[in-house]
Amino acid sequence: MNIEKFNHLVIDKKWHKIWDQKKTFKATKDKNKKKYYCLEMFPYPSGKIHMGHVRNYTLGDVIANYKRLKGFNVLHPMGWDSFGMPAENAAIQNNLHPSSWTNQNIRTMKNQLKSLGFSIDWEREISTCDEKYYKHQQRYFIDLFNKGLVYKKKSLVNWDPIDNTVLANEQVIDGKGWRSGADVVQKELSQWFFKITNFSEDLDASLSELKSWPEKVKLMQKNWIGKSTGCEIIFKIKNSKSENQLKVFTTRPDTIFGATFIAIAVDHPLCKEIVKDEAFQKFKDDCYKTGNTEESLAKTEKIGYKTNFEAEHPFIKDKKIPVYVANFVLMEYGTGAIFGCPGHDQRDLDFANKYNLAVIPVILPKDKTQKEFKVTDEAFVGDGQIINSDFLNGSKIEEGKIEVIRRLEKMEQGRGQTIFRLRDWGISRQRYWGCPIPILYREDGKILTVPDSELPIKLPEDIDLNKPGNPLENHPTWKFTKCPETGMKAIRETDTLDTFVDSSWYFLRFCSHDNKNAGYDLDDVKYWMPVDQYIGGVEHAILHLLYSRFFSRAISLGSDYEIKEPFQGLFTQGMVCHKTYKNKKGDWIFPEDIVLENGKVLDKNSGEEVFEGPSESMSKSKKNVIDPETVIKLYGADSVRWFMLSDSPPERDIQWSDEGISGSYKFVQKIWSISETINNLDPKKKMSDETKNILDKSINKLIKDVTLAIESFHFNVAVAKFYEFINILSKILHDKNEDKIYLQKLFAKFLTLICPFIPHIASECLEKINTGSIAHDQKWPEHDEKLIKESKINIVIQINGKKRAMIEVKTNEKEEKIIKECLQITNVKKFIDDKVILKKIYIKNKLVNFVVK
RNA sequence: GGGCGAAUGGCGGAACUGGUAGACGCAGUGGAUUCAAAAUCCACCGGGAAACCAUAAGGGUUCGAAUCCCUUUUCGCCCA
Repeated sequence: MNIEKFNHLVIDKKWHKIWDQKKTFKATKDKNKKKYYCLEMFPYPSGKIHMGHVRNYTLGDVIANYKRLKGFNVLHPMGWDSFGMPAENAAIQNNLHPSSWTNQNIRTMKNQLKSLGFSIDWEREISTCDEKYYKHQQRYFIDLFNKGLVYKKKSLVNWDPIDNTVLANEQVIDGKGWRSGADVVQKELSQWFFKITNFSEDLDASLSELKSWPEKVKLMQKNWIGKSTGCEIIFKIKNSKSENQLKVFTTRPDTIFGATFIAIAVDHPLCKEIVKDEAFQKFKDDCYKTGNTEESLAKTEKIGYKTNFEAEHPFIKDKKIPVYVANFVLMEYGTGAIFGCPGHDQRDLDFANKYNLAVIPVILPKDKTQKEFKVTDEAFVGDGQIINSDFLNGSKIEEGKIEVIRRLEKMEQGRGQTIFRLRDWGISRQRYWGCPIPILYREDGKILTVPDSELPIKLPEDIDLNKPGNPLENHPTWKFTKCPETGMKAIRETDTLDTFVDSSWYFLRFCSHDNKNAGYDLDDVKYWMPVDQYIGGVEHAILHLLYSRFFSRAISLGSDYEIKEPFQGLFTQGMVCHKTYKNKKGDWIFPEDIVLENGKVLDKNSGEEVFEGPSESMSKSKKNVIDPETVIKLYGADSVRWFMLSDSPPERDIQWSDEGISGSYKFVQKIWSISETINNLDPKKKMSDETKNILDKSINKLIKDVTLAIESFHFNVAVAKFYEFINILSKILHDKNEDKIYLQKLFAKFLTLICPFIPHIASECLEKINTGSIAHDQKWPEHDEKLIKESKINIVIQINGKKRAMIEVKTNEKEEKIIKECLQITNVKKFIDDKVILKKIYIKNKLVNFVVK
């Protein structure tokens, strides 16, 4: 029998057309049906899709398809995060308007995504650079402004003094401007901020409710928000001219009696009194050299500068504490001042040892006596009992904290306080390709929001991006306008919004994509939200997710339906990696330019030898990329999808390899050939009940295993189970067992199960088996536990925990009978022999373990 | 510097709450088919002749540890 190959070039297209015509993936609100909102992070339209996209959307598509087959009303939309800097760069390089460049890319990428057969409702497609989208965003800005969640303040930006322009962090390379090469300086600009810190407490506390988020991501968010509970202590300062008090924040008020120094930040107001001091100036310069990020501080040596100031201990009369300026204290965090307790903080101890400051232990470890406990090089940070601390002696740490705060509050020398590391969100960007901020500066100095009737504030089309500076600022007419109320002259805000704002509510827009009156409709959102499963890269674990959690809260604040947590389930997938290649000169070489000759790796173009490097995440700069479009054309959408799901677990990185993709291709072809074989069987022939039992058991196990694997995101395990089933089925077919009707029914179940993974071939095969049947309209099969049960089972026999033999018995066989049988086995007898059996351990249907001596 | 996580054949990885380690795939070896090759099909595929030994290294808990605990090493991610 000669079976024609599965022709993906024809079949893939055929099904795309059918799905389009039948609107298979259209999502319609239907309150009688249970909804499921499956969303993958929408792409930036950079030109072409890359393997990362393919993996991301394939993972999401498995879930969306699976839930649809399970009977859910699935919303699986797609859109474009289409504002952003690359469009401006491309515009300069190619002399193409950002909007043309962007929309061209969207068209290309949409076609590429469609070629993979994703179950997306394209009718809901949105693009953030579309005024129909950003009009609502401008409204939300105004809404937040009216709610008092927007404000303006001076803030530092990266400034390129040659191009006279503001640079984004990624445009600063080794401290120099990416285009001009000039040394980048920090410049103060007045900019807009969202008061995300108003929500710090809620954003932190609500993390615990996100049951289906990876712990890792929640922890990252928690650390980013950085909640610390403690107290503020006011120290009275001697020898100071202007300031007579110093506010210190601590999370360990219980160690106040161990305080032997105070350290303040170099830019603390108190330092203004000593600026003339030359030694201090030198110290300050040293501090600036090391930088002031948390990371650089952690790495550099802790140094200090002793001032003449002295602080009074709040509880010990006449005790004076020296005040140092230290490089490890940051003005931005807390009050910019700390007290040092060297006994119970490693950093403080290092500092104290360096400057010969006293160490007073105030917490005694449980297993030590006061006499033997000493702190020399290692601070004690564990739990214990408070000592050397007057009224706190004998208390536990937590009791001590409460008591100190109580007394400080009574004395009006402090108060309990919670501080956060989270800063407000700076949203001003001095660029063209972003959402205009709907603000007017009237000539009388008043700042006001644009009235709703004038929205959207559109970007001007005629723009000169080659001129340095902010293009909107430079535009000859755009910013000049009039106050709609008074007719006074006014100037538009020329900053645009951070693109993170665009992506902070797009998941709401999908619910009401065509609503002209509002960004989203309450009724739609009540039905579809929250996103049941959100899938994307871990690189967005902090900012995008945190901003979205904030923005949903902020815009829905005070409405009938507050949206607190937009993403109920979150999954972060790993990256796609590939080997790297370099020639002698160190230039990167594309994998497609590599040939193997006489055991050597050569550059196909130059003939030079090429050296294989480690596998790394695919990136254009290292040229270790594989273009999805090429492999889709060559192997078909299903093979590419299958490869993305095979082998590696979704949360881990996956290695792209030629062998891997051709292996997937072979598997797809094998399904085709099995399907054709079954369809060509003689309908009159029947197979034995024994064979049927094997197949019934296999398919039921497959249903159970695949369902569980999908639910738990172990797609690679599901893939392995499919292989197992196909191996069994193909062996049975190979042995000439024939029963057309039975096998077709069985195989149809298999096709439904595999449809979420490789929908084109599943659809085609199912249609051929059962004319007119659409794979996506099937019901997810349920397994029959009775059919899975084995009648006989292997029991492992261990002696002292080591496997020594194995016997086959009936399932649920009686313990006594098994043990009796065990003792007959030679190898078991050999080990027990002259020894005494101390204990028999029997685990039902699993093992027997004899403990002997 | 701190936080979090990981380590299983030549490779990617399986192993439910501690209970037959290495499922499944890739690579490899042998064979069938073929003039030959590709494709396909069949068999083998951690080490060891075997007893047994093996889940980064060492220790512990347990009748029993890849799985739990401690120490060490290496790698990854985040703070960036």
